[in-house]
Amino acid sequence: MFRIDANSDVPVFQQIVDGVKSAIARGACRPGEAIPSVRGMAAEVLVNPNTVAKAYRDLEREGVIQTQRGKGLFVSPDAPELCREDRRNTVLRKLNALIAEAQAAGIPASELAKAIGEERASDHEQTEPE
Amino acid sequence: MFRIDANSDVPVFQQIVDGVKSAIARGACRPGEAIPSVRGMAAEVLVNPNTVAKAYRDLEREGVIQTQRGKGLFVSPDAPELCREDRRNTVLRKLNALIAEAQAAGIPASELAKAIGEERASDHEQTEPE
DNA sequence: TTCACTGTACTATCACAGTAGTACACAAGG
DNA sequence: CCTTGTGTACTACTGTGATAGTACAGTGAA
Repeated sequence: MFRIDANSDVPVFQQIVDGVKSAIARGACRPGEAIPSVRGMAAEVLVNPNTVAKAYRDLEREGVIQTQRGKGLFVSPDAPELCREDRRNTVLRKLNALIAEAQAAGIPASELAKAIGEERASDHEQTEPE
Repeated sequence: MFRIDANSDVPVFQQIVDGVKSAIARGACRPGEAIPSVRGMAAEVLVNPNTVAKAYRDLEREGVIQTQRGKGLFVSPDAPELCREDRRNTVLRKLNALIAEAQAAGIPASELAKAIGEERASDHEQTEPE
């Protein structure tokens, strides 16, 4: 479903939350589908089941998944919309922070835009003519 | 020189390091100039002197400042170049991570570029003819 | 010298996040 | 009933960040 970076400064449980949200946002997981169990996911990404449980607890609190004790966890009906909105807000918020950081260091926003253009042109095959 | 955000998830000592680097990168502090003393900076940003000392220790290890026991701390001759390079790398690294995160969520890079354009056009008066 | 400033070093304490281990509670099937 | 799977709750350990206090060492001026 996604990869965990143990060297990242982002907590593992947060990476799981973001990974599930992204999977739902891009349509890889559909409403009603079951997601891996706490222990299954823990074995898959090689972390403690409690860490996964914490991530799932967050996801349920946000209404992304619904848990059924003894049965499993399922993607809630309105999860796709929730996740698309959430991912978009998160990315834009980080982008604004990055623009401010660049400005404080005297780096013009135009350089950021240029860097994005180069990213898209090089390794990735985004192929969006626009 | 800069502001400390106590609510940020970025450690205070790291904010001090980044703040000093940014100030040097954008030319607000020039080589040979003294930067606020450990106790002076601590009083200015309302943190413990030990926290400032830790930040300054990092800055000296990176060669950004030079300390003279009993006299104070001074911006090293090659600090501007170091800091410009450092800030640029930091921002670009974060930008690449953000592009990857957006892609995982199904958000095209073109939307990021568009958001930057809107940022520049709206509140900020960048006024850099380029 | 004395004093006031500077940076440095060290220990101790506290709070918090992250993780791990263990045990318990519910559901389904043999 | 028992077993196996599920999610949940609880405690404990660890590392990091921040603070506080104290003490020491170098510089420069009165």
